[in-house]
Amino acid sequence: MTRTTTAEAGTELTFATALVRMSHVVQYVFADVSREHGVTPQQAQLLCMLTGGPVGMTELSRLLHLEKSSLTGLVDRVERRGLVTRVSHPRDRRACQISLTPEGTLLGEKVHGEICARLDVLGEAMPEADRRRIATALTGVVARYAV
Amino acid sequence: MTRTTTAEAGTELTFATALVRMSHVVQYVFADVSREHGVTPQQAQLLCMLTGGPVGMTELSRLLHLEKSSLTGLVDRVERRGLVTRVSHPRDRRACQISLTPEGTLLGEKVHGEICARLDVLGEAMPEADRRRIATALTGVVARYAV
DNA sequence: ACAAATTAGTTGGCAATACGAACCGATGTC
DNA sequence: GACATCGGTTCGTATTGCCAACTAATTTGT
Repeated sequence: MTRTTTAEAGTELTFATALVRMSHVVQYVFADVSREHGVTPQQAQLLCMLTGGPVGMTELSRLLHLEKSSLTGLVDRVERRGLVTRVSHPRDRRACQISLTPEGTLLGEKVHGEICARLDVLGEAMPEADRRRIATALTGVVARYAV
Repeated sequence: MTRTTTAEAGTELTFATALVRMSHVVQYVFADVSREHGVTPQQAQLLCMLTGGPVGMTELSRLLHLEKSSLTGLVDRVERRGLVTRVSHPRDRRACQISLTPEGTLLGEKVHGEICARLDVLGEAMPEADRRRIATALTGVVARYAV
């Protein structure tokens, strides 16, 4: 039993509160892992987002919920570290695709793996079936948001 | 190969991935609500953290996972907006307690209520029992992190 | 075909966030 | 009373993120 943090922690949490707390934990894990690998959480997130293949700036800004101008800076910094490159689009001379360098690919995979591993550890206490149920339910919640 | 990217949301997610996605949703909700009330997410979080009564800087930095130096600036900005005040500790002349002003209390409650409301809406699709089960399970996960 | 509207991405200016190191005063402790 | 410790602040720096304005390329309308 954990009656850890501030006051009465063993208490049952509201649905919303549980989500918020959970979100914090995820953020902390993300921050920890990123830092250990010498990048910021945002940069790590960008790398993870590119593991499926090159993506254009506009699409990326949609995926990351960022203004395009914010994204330009983020990509600049990550490119400066040699983790991604801007590849000019063959058919549209305005556009560019952000692509992982070998180094970026490696780092992205490492970070992604590490984050998943640590989150999975947190779920290890509960039986596989419960974990599955949570995943399913949360998937539904997420889908409901992404209207 | 990831078949995740753009559209098809019906896919089943990993436990870890579901947590990460969920975390993003929470962040977006937090950002939206905060912005609508004219504060940043960090400032809103600070207000929420104080609803239980005044808290000292060191304790706050622990609760928010922030360096004390970062916290000084955050409190400065929120104090400048008249939402909190630094109350000097009666028995320790070094310390100060951060306390909500009436205005800050009001805003904190509003933001907190709004955020919970929107998150609850996302859970409305599933039956009450499921929601409860998720809350319980996540509470466990969170507790497991807060070693 | 060519002007007008749209799209892709960048630039510049600004406020906020966050860290680390160095620092001051007050509060212990020996 | 000297010394370590604790509570906060200050300073310098990098990053994040928004908005408005901009350039260049593409598409649309006629």
